[in-house]
Amino acid sequence: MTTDDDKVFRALADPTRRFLLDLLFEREGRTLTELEKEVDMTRIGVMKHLRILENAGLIVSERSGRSKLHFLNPVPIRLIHDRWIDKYTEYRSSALVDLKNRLENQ
Amino acid sequence: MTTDDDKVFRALADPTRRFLLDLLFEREGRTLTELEKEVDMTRIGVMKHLRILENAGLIVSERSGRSKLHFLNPVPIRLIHDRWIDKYTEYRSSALVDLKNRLENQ
DNA sequence: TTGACATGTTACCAAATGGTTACCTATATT
DNA sequence: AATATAGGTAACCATTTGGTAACATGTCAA
Repeated sequence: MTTDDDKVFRALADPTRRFLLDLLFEREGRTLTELEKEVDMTRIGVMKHLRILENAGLIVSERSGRSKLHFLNPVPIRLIHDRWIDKYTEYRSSALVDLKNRLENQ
Repeated sequence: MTTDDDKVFRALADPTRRFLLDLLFEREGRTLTELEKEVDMTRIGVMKHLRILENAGLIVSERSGRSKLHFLNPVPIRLIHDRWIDKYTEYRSSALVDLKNRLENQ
C-alpha cells in the first residue's frame, strides 16, 4: 500500500513532472498535446507523467470535447508543507542550537 | 548532471528515508546502529539511505570515535519550500478562482 | 594484543521506473 | 461519410533503485 503522501513525494521526484507542474503553474488549462510540445518526449511519455501527477492529486483534469484540460492542485503539496516544513522550521530554531552545544561540549 | 533540488526531491521520495528524517527530527545525533534498530532492514541498507540523504544535504554527520552521529539539516527542504510552496500558495489564491470560473462558463 | 564493536566497500540481484512503438477509440470538421 | 485530430492501451525494454551478503577497516577496552 502506498500512502497519499508517498504518491505525492514520488510524483515530485521526477524532473519532468516538476517541469510539467511549472508549466501548468505558468498557464493552466493546457492540453496533453500542448504540454507535449514543451518537453523532449513522446506524447505517451508525457501522458504517463500526467497520470502519475493526477493519481498523486497534484493536478486535476477536465474533459472538454476531444481535449483534456489540466490544472494544478496546490492542496497536496500544501499538506506536505504543513506536515514537514513546519516541523523543520520549529526544529531549526531549537535543535540546531542543541547540535551546536553538543559539538562544543564533546 | 543532477541539480541540487533534484537530489533533495529524490531523497525525499523514499518512505524509509523520510522515516529516518523523522527519527533524527525526534532525537538527533543518532548513530547508524541506533537507526538500524528502528527499521526492518540491514545496516548496509540504512547506510545507503543515509548516504543519499547526506548527499542531498538533508542530514549532516559528525564522526565521534568509532561512531558517526547524524543530524538533520533543515536548509535544503526550506529552500524547496521557498521555491515551490510559496508559488502554489500564491497560485491558490488566484488561479483556483480562475479554474472555477472557467468550468462554470464552459 | 586480542576481541568486540562501529562503520565502510564491493559485487550482486530483484523490482520499480521512465521511456519507447504499435495499435485503438472518440470527437470534430468538411 | 471520410479524414484529421486528441487522447488512451498494451506490450516491451534499458536503466535506476532498494536491498542483500561477504569482506575490510578503524577504534575502544580488558
